[in-house]
Formats: sequence, structure tokens, C-alpha cells
Amino acid sequence: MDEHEDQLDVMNDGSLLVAGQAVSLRSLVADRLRLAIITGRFRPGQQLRERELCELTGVSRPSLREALRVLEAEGLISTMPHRGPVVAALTPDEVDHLYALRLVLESFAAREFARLRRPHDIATLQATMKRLDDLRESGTPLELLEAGSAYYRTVASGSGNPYLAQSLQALHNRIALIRFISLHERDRNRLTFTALRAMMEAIIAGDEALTERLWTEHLAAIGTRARTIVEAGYRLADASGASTPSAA
Amino acid sequence: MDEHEDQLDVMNDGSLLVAGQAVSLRSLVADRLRLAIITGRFRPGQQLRERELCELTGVSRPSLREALRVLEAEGLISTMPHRGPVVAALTPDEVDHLYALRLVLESFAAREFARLRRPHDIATLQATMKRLDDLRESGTPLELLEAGSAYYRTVASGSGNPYLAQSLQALHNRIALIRFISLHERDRNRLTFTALRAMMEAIIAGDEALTERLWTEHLAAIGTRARTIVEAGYRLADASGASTPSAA
DNA sequence: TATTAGAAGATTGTAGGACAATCTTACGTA
DNA sequence: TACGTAAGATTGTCCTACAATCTTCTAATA
Repeated sequence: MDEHEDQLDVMNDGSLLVAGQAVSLRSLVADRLRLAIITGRFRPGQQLRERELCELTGVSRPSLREALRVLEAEGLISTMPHRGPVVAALTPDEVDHLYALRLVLESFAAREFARLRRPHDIATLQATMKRLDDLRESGTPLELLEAGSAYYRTVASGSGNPYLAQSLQALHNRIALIRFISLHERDRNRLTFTALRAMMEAIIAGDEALTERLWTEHLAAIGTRARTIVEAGYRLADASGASTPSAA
Repeated sequence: MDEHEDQLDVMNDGSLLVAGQAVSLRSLVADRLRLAIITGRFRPGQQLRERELCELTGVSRPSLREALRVLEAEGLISTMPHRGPVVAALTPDEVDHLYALRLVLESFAAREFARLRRPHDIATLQATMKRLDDLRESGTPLELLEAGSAYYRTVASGSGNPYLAQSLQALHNRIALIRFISLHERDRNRLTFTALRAMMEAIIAGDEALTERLWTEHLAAIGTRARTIVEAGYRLADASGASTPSAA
């Protein structure tokens, strides 16, 4: 049987380009800078100088500037007329707005996922959940960040709507640093693991109503936490409140 | 120390820039190219050559290329590795996905608008509706496009969520050409006028459920029309079906 | 001490050229 | 006649260098 529909591995991560040379330099630069912002190497509000970035990345200014335009369009940096690029810093209210938008987009994606129930997406979602379980005890925050991003990315992809997935990817990039900071709290992570598993099961069961309810609860919880982190200046604020699960 | 955080009347509309010089050249170039794409001067699928664009806009290649990156991030053009920028051309399925996303975002914005009912936004919405009424008989398609965009932009702004408004703006830019083509049909425009008025009244009345229902019906109607236009190759296809109002 | 003027630094916009990759076209051979 | 190959041309990409403008720091003076 000539079953060639296998492999090709097109569903690895996200953008797959045919061969090794089909990726432009500015894309690589944008990826590097995006990662630096997401992981907090460049702090929110920090002034970026093109000269330094050129030395750090090893590319020329035109390439760097084109990469900066991409990041600017994604909302990760903002450029003032003659003051250079600045790493975007969110206010608590902006976090609320972002999470409100995320709830609308992501719960819709999850519901569509639960409605379509495409086998391949289900398998991928289970694989990302297994990856999360493997990291549960000994995973670093960066590993957890990437595994969680894979989970949410799979949900977005499972909606079958590429534009929805693209919007969610951009939104997640904007809040990735907050998530990264939050992932340093291991006890809260356990609650998130439980929620993600329940959400996955609701999707696989095709229960759209339950999916929406669980997603709303989950986002309310982590949205509140995100606001707290930003209010503390993008740092873990070891709130005096000991351990109120507060899933609402 | 010196904390003068008094208001500077920054909340007029959206982005307020101090004087006339605070806009970069690449922004102007991006605006010009965006308008050319939206109004169909550059047809979907058309190959764009940087050299020609440099001559048309009168700017150097670096500035032009930075503008192209902005448009690429907005989804208005796509750049293949060594084949230059191409004006994005939507497939019928992509139109369906875009309108599905638009329904999610815009109906949420309208519901938030109806919930908040901020007087300033209500006044602006009424003004845009009046502008539409004034253009009802003698407005050109381009004038109608801009007036309709102002209506939808006001709805998005009325949600109070700037990120939601920004996402909707980008989405509207992608479908503007389809709307522009559709606006050449005067008889269909009347139906749209009626729908827009009803939707405005539902918002002002604060009736979120009615707002959602009307928005769903409206987007279903124009989404079907949009798909038809794309199927006809971005042209009015004078469908044989005479005049089924089809508000469902 | 407060205000203003000047200079230094940085960013932006622009120009030109070199290098690499791809597409087209013409020619030779089977 | 059809096909494969090679050369030319076009296009895209990247780099260096320079002019113009704005910000900001510093210093001098009222």
C-alpha cells in the first residue's frame, strides 16, 4: 500500500518551511528578540538601542529594523518617533483587557475544537498534556512555559480557523512573560495542571458547554494572578494570602 | 517628587499625537499602500516589485521595505522568499474563517458596548449612523466604505477594550476590498442600512441579547455575500438569485 | 537657585553597491 | 521535434556610509 500521507512532519510546531534556506534573516532576528522579550531578558519598559541589538544579533541595521517592525506590529515593542524601541509594559488594566480578549478567542477555539473533534488534533492535545505531566515535578519554568504554550497552541489549531489561531498566538506572546513569571510558583502550577486536564477531557468528550464553563473559570483564575504579577512590577509578589485556591 | 499626573486630555479618541510631525515616513508609505490594496488599485494576487513601489511612493528602499513588513504583519501582503511581495488573495474558505472570527470579536464588542453604554461612544455611534443616512442615496462606494468603517470602528471602540478594537481594525482591513466591491450594489445596501440602524438601537437600549442576535444575523448575511464575491474572483457576480433578503 | 542656551549623543531617513538566488530564454543534442 | 542544460537577466537581500532631526545632559548666567 502506498500510504504516503504519513510523516512529512508538518505538524511539528508552527511554521514549517520546506528546506533549510527558505527562512529570511529578519525572521531569525525577530524570533531571537521575541524570545528575549518573552523570557524577560529584556525587561518591560526597557529602552532598546539599535546599535546594541545589532551587536547582540550580529546583523546589520536594515535587517534589524525590519525585525523591529515585525515585533512592533505584534505589540511586543513600541517605537516613539525619535526615542527608539521600548519593550512593551502592560498596566493592570491592560492585562484585564488582554485576558478578556483571550477568553473570548480561546473559549471559542476550544468550543470549535470540541465540536469538530478531529482525531489528529485530539492526539496532539493528548501528547501536549502528557508532556506537561512529564514536566510536572522536575520541569523548569521555561520548559513549562513552552509545554503550556504547545497546549494552548494545539487548542487554537484545533478550532480549524487559522486566523483565530494566529490571533491567539500573537496574544499569547504578549502575556508569555507574565505566564513565565507565574510558572515559578509550583503549588499554583498543580491547580493549572488539573484545570488543563479537565479542559482537555471536556474537549475530547465534545461537551461544548462544559468546555466553555471550565475555560471561563480557568481564565478568571489565571487572569487575576496575571494582574497581580503586573501590579507587583512583573515580579512574584508572594502574596500574604496563604493558599486560597480561588478558582473564581 | 515631581508628580504632575494631571490629565492632558489624552482621552479624546484613540491615538493622540501632539503635532503634525510626529509621524514617520514609513507610516505614510504603509498608509498609502494599505489604501491602494483596500480600494483594489493593487488587485489580490498581484505581484508587487519593490523598484516600482519606490518610484510610486518616492521613498528609498529601506523605508519601503519597513512599510512592507508592517503590511505583511497585517496580513495584507505575503512575501515569498525570492518572489517578492504579493497582494493577499483570500479563498472562499478563508473568507468564512475571517467572518467567523469577525462574528466572535465584533458581537462581543457590541455586547460590551451595550453593557457599558458610555455616552460619548453612543453619541459617536449616532453620528456615524447619520453620516451613513446622508450618504444613503448619493454616496459613492468609497464614501460608503469609509462611513461603514467608521460605524464598525465606533462599535469596536465602544467595547472599552483597545486590544479588541485593534484586532477588529486589522480584520476589517483584510476584508475592506470585499466590502468595497459589495457596496456597489445599491439595493443590498438598503438592507445593510436597516440592519445597522437596528443594531445601533439595540446597543443604545442596552439589550445585549438582541444585539448579539442582530449581529449574528447581519454577519451571516454579509458573510455569505462576501464569499460569493471572492468566488467570483473579487467581482460583482450579479447572482441569478434575484432578491432573497436572506436575513439568516 | 532657577532658567536658558549650547553641545553631545542617539535615532531616523536616505543612498548606493555588492552578493545570492531564481526565473527566463536560447542553444545543443538525442 | 522534444528535452535537457547553460548562460543571461531580473529580483531580492544585505551591508556600509552619511545627512538631518530630536532628545538630553551640562554648564553658564541672571
